Amino acid sequence: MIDTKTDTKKLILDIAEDLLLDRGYNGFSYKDIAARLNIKNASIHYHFPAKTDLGVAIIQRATKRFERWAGYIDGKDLPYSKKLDEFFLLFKRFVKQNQQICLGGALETDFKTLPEEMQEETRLFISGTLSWLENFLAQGRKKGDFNFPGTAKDQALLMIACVQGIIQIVRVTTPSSFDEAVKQIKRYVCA
Amino acid sequence: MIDTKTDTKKLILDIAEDLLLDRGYNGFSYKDIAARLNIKNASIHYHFPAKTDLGVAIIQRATKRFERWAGYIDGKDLPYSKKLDEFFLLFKRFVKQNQQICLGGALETDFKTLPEEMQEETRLFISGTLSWLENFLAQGRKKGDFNFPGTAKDQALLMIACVQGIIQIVRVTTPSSFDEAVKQIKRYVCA
DNA sequence: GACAACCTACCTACTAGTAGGTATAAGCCA
DNA sequence: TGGCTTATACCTACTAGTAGGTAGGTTGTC
Repeated sequence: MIDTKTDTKKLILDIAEDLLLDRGYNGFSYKDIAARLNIKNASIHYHFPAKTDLGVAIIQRATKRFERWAGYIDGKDLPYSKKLDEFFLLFKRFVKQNQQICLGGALETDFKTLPEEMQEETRLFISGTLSWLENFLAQGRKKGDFNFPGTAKDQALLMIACVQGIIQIVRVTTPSSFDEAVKQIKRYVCA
Repeated sequence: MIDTKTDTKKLILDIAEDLLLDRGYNGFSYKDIAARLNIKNASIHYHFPAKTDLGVAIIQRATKRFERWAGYIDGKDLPYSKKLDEFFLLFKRFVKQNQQICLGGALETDFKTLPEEMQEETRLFISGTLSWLENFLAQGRKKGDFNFPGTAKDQALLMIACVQGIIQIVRVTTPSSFDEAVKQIKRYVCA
């Protein structure tokens, strides 16, 4: 009954994503994944012929996951400030999860060393997140739940940059830095 | 007259820092440095026996450089808003310079793969920058040039996170994103 | 002649990736 | 129902290339 193929493939993807957010794309190898799964190096190549294939799969899965989340949040009947909290929670989860960083930050840092296909998927992932946030902020302001100057696009850029940055800084300060930075930005944006 | 030793050593440091901000700590090797300098791999080891030594030297130099810059800015007779512009310019220089990222961001992303000595130097570098900015913001507010809610520490965290994050995001959007995010944060902090 | 600053020539460990073999289980069919 | 085929999911054993690093020799200058 259990689809073994899909099972291992999903496990590889899970572990690779974990390693990517922990150590960066150049900071892990097929050997690391194989060791955690108790299978051999070469078996990973059966599921993902090249590391590029694995990298692309990770980003594509994350993109779909975010789209699902965004659809769910958009459809929920909640004040925008609460929805924004849900957005921040998405990132706080990384901090709690062994002080990982977010996918965007990891990929952008390694960007120049990434194969072309991964660079393109990274662009799609980021532009998707950014345009959702821009729309979300514009709607929240229209409804009167948010209050910020300038364009929603500029505000979206600022906020993504902030959470992405603080999630990294946490590694050299303390997890509470995340809450402090988020608290500060909410002072500005929430009406 | 020219101190050849110091000269090559400085060049190695310059190139290594450039590569670090471009590709991350795990994204370059002694071979890359040697190739750019037209010397052999092993010669780098003469100046920096281990890659860790090189990494530590890069961070220590950057720390001193920032301290010099901070001292210079602190002593200057300028409105705080202008001094803040100088601070942002420090980061904009990275964007202009082939879309590099800042040292803190590069090191934090690779943090878990770094040797202990480099982790410690990274902590010192970040805490130095953070505490300078906190002090700077507190003084600017006292003088009436800045106007922000909450503690100067929270505001400093937010601002560092923002510039560090946006400098990375620029790689997958466009350099103008940097100006937009900075413009937005200045709307909040400048009185 | 001592020392700085390089060199050649090597080492071990690891990288991504390939070739080809094997156990197992499901699909098919006379 | 037993036997054959095929595909899946692994395996062992290898490749070429790169990583960081070392030993010891050469050259040039004070």
